[in-house]
Amino acid sequence: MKFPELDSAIDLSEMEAKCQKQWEDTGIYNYDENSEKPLFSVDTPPPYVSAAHLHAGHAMSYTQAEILIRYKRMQGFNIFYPMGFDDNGLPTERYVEQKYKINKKKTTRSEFRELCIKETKEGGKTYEKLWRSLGLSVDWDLRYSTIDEHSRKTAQKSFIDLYNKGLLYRANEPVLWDTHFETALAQADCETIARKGKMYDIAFSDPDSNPLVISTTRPELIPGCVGLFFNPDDERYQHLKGTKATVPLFDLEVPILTSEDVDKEFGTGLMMCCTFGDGEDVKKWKENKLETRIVITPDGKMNENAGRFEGMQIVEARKHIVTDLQEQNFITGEKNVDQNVTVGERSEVPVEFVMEPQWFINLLDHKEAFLKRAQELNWFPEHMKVRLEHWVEGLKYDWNISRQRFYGVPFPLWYVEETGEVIVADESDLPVDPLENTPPKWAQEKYAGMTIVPESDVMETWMTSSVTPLINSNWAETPGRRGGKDIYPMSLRVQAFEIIRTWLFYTLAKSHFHTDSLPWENVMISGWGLNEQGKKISKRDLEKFTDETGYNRYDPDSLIKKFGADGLRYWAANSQLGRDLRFHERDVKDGRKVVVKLWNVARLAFMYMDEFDLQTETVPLNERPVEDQWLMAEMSKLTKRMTESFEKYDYATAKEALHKFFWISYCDDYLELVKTRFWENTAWDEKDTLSAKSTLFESLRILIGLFAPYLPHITEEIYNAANKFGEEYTSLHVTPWPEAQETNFTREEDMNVILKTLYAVRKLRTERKIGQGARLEQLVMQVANGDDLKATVEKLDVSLLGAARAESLTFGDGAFETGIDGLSIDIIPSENVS
RNA sequence: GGGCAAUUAGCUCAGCUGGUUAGAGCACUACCUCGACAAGGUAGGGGUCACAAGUUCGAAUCUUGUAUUGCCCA
Repeated sequence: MKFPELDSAIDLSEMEAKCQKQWEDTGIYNYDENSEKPLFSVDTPPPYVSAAHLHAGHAMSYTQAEILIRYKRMQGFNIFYPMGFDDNGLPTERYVEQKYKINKKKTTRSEFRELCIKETKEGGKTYEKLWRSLGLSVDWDLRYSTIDEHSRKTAQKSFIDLYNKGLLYRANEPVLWDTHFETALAQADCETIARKGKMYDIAFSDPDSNPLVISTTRPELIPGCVGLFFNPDDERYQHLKGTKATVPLFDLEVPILTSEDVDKEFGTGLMMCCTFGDGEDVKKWKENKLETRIVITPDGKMNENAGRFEGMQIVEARKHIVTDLQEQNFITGEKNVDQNVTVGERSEVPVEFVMEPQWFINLLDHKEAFLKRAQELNWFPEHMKVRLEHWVEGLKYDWNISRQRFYGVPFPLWYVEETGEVIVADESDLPVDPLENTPPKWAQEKYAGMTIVPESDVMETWMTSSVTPLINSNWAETPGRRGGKDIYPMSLRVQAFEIIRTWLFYTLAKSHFHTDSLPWENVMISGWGLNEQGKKISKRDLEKFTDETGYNRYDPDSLIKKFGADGLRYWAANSQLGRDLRFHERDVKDGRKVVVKLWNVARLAFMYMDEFDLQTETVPLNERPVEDQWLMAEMSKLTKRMTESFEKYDYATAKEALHKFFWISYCDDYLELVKTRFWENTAWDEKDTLSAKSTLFESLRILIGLFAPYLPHITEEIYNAANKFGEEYTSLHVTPWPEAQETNFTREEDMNVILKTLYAVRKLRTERKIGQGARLEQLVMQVANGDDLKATVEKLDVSLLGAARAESLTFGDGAFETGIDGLSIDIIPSENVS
């Protein structure tokens, strides 16, 4: 086999593009339905495509998962690796509204939806291009988008299945509401933020006109007050039980009741209940069947129940009400407080409660089952499990899936106006849009003459995202899709930790309901990419730091152009599973350094191997010099360690071990030691040279195999340049993962003498300003400790001469300690060098 | 206020089933263009492992407490 001479300069962009084209042309990443291999299927996050917002943090987490997938592919698994795009829901709508300066109230639903679809198609292209250039081994044939026909069908089938199983209900209940986007929210769509607020003490009055002071941060809700509460154990207020209080300014009479939930220590121990200030109000309202006096409209204004404050924005009304209360001396105190406010995740506006008929999925009755599912799932890292457990334990509301938006998957529903009956679409008709499609025939016949009204709300986006494993496994049985029931439950879910309460939880719940199983066997949770200040890299970083040439250090495209995809991937593997990683551009540079080094290692190896006949010239391992046997033993140990780490999804520890071996043991030690075997006039003989060729051949082949998951491009390039090492595979990436050989290497002591001598010689060279490459006249060894060591040195003389690059080895006085007990050395340079 | 995680060199991170002198890269210093590699090599300086107590022959590692940071939930 003839090895070519490699160029010292390598154009990484060109090389990477070439590899990507090769992978595409040969289809090595395609899922094979007819394969006999065991299956490994992956459910990765479909990113929002509503705006190009992918940054180094995304590149990091997707790469971490993909490194693992490459490992699994080499382990002989038939890989099912689709890519989805989420082009559904609020972010898209908001983006389109802003981009086209559209008021959704002044456009039609279908026009608006067209724009959304147009934008998401554009975004999808950009993303696909990026993922390809990063070298993600996705089967692009399996792509899906959350608004495509198959996904809509799956989401609607999910709805119908839940409906048929009695897990859905429609209720006119107070729901979490975003007054900015004018839509209902689920608990998971909310966030709490800390802010400074004012707490007011406001005097109500009891039947005898004595003041009853309550404390509240929301005086504007007073017109919506429907009751006062005190703790049943509170001695101070026992006499008020069952009487009525008068609300200031509005002269309303409200009942005074008790509740265990009232904290006696808080304020005066009296609390008002309004419809609705928060979840607690909702609870008391329900339990005590209180009146309903809504004061806030869906767009965040006061309504007619607020009297002269009608039409004011909430914050404005608060000011005016406070002023009025003050003027009439109803305010007995006020203080600044730190408050935690629940806001819409996207609007950042405090959530209100609004009563509209909405569809709910019953979650609260299934908490125990969800917790059990959480236990059944294998978590990597393990400690992420408690995040889900705590979320499930803290659930307060059923899952409201109705959204009053334009763009999303429609409910497959119509209502009979006269009777209130619900008409559910036939499964065979899915996907349907009730605004455009007619109800099933049977319904038209049954309700002939009555008014049939379509449901105009859409389902919230998680309703679709939560069935990605079912989309992938074609649960809805869409004809022509690849991937079927056999890939379900999927092998692995990959995602970041902040969507455990949403994507992970909802998917778990859906699979529990639909298939009475887990959606996947394992879940791998990644951390965030942080900017230099330690904050999550944001869209703002992406916008703010772009220079005049269009370069932005957080932008994956920019980074790939500057450092190569392999360089960026190598950086991504820096962070341990589940941990955040602080981004510094200079660290990405490190990745490129490894790529270049690997290339140069190949150059060196090719040069020395030159012509090598694998069949006739390979020297059996046990007949090779100790260095070669040591190297192969070390490689086996490394392979074993890496395999063990990968089996725990620990790509980072595997990389650490590989990196250390490569740089120190392989390059600094072995390659330096082996060089002299290819030089003229050394003590090595021809068999030693063939041993070196054999070892270079075997070790380089293993090395690029071990690097392949991290650096798919450069390793493929070397594999191809080496004529695939005589193998018959289409690509390095479909070759088997290197297998750790059982070695019986016992000459660690001998090898230690060689290495310690090498290190000592280097130090002496530096100390005496002798170039590391310069030939030495003599290597002088002083053995102070017995005959055994001397015998070892004599036995290893050829190796030691090679290590020192010296002409001869003598025993004499050497003052420089090697670190081996009793062995010290000196070096004598050639005359023409010193 | 509760939960989870983190705190190791100037910076980014390893090491954590307790065991030589705590490692790597970047940055810094000196030397080297030598027959893979200057997008480099060799050598070197730099650490009270957040703090305190405890367990132990021995603690970065185990226990408890404190402080700080991040995330989640009240």
